[in-house]
Amino acid sequence: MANARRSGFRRLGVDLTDRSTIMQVMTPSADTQTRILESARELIHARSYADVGVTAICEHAGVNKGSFYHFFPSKRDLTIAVLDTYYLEMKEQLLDRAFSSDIPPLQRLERLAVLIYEFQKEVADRAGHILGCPFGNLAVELSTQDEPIRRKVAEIFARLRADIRQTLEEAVETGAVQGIDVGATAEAMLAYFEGVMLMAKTRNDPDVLRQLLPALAQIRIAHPGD
Amino acid sequence: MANARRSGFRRLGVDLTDRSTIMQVMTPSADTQTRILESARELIHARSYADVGVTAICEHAGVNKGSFYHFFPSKRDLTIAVLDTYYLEMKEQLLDRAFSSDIPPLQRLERLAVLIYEFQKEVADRAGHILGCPFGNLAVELSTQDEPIRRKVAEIFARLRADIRQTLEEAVETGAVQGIDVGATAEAMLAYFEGVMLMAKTRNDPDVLRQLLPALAQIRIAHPGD
DNA sequence: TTGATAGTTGACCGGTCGGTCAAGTTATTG
DNA sequence: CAATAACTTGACCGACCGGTCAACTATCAA
Repeated sequence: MANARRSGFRRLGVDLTDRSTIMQVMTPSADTQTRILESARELIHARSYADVGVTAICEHAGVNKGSFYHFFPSKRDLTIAVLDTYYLEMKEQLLDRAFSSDIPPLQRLERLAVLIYEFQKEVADRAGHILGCPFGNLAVELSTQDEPIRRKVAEIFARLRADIRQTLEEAVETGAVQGIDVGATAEAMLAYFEGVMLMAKTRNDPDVLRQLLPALAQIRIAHPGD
Repeated sequence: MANARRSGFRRLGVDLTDRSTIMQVMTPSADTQTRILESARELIHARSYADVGVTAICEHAGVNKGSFYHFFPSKRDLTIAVLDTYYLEMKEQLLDRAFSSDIPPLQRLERLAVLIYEFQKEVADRAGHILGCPFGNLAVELSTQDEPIRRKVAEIFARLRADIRQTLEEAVETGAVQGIDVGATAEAMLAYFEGVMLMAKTRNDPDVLRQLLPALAQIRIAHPGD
């Protein structure tokens, strides 16, 4: 997104002369931009890329179509920006919480499983449907059609894999596991996670997550030299 | 598909009076119907449900739009029929081959992994892209939008799970594994399979399959009483 | 041969798609 | 204050969407 724009204030229905309520980050335009982003985030996750038109995104954001194309050159570019916001949220809400060093590495993976379950359950209660993983959803729908979006998801998957891998490396250091290919195991765990989300979405049943997600921490791929 | 139609012959550029070339199954209309089905199968797997229009399916099948709606009440119904043909092909080409009893149960799962790799690799070479699992693709794209299609995929997944489960039960009987929840383990294996396909599609790299699929046979979910 | 049925044809429908644009308003800068 | 840049507005574009339809042809049984 490269948020080069700054300066300016943002009204939130409060007295602008009260300096304490000033939020420096968002200009009025960034506000519109943000509303478009959040609208798209919500709608695309709940439905699909193809099913959500630019018009619908604008209506839901309370913005005119012209404004949309003032901030985003295309629906594709918007989607790539949306993917970044998805990752940011996942990082803050799930990864950082699960992977803090207060418990042993493998237990952190189990905690991640619990957090994901709770998160998906909550979203499902709101949306009336299990929505699955926003990355996996877009990857499946668009990988064969839109190369930049495919690459973006692949990039995010690589980051997630790196996070899991680091946790696995700690597990190896502490002796909790041995003889595993940490890279391949991290990838396998990510794949398993995506598959479980897919199954839960298809069955539209959060219990699938409760039943299957804990096994995430038990997946192992042996070191090539074995 | 409930092929209630019969009778009539089919010309293949051969003399109709030659009784030996008669194919009783396909009427001229069933031929059109089949062409539509195969066209849709190909295009939807290679692209996506939303990206492939009825017009494109008809053009690729060499059929007029009116004929399409003579045989299928809607694009959705066509897709549900397509899902059945996908399953049939998977059953014949992969499941039946992998699960024959000439080798121990767990080895059959490993053989399935190899067959899937080879199949996907071949499709990818033709299409220029890893296309992933046709069931997973449609489930992810449409589960929140189209309930009948979601149910159809869920039904097929249930069949696949039952096939895997049966193999696992044999493995339990022969003592190759013990203390596992066969139902949950079968579901987990299916989920892992779907996840691996998703990753391979996203990375557009068949090596992902070679690296991750073999671990399918090692997934275990412990029996609830443990 | 006749009447019915099955299948085919392609023009046509209203609606939506992603995207454009010229004109207008608002905010910022010097 | 004037000039300029940032942003907003909504009408508009051609293309395509899933689906309909009335007219036509081929096939079939009696």
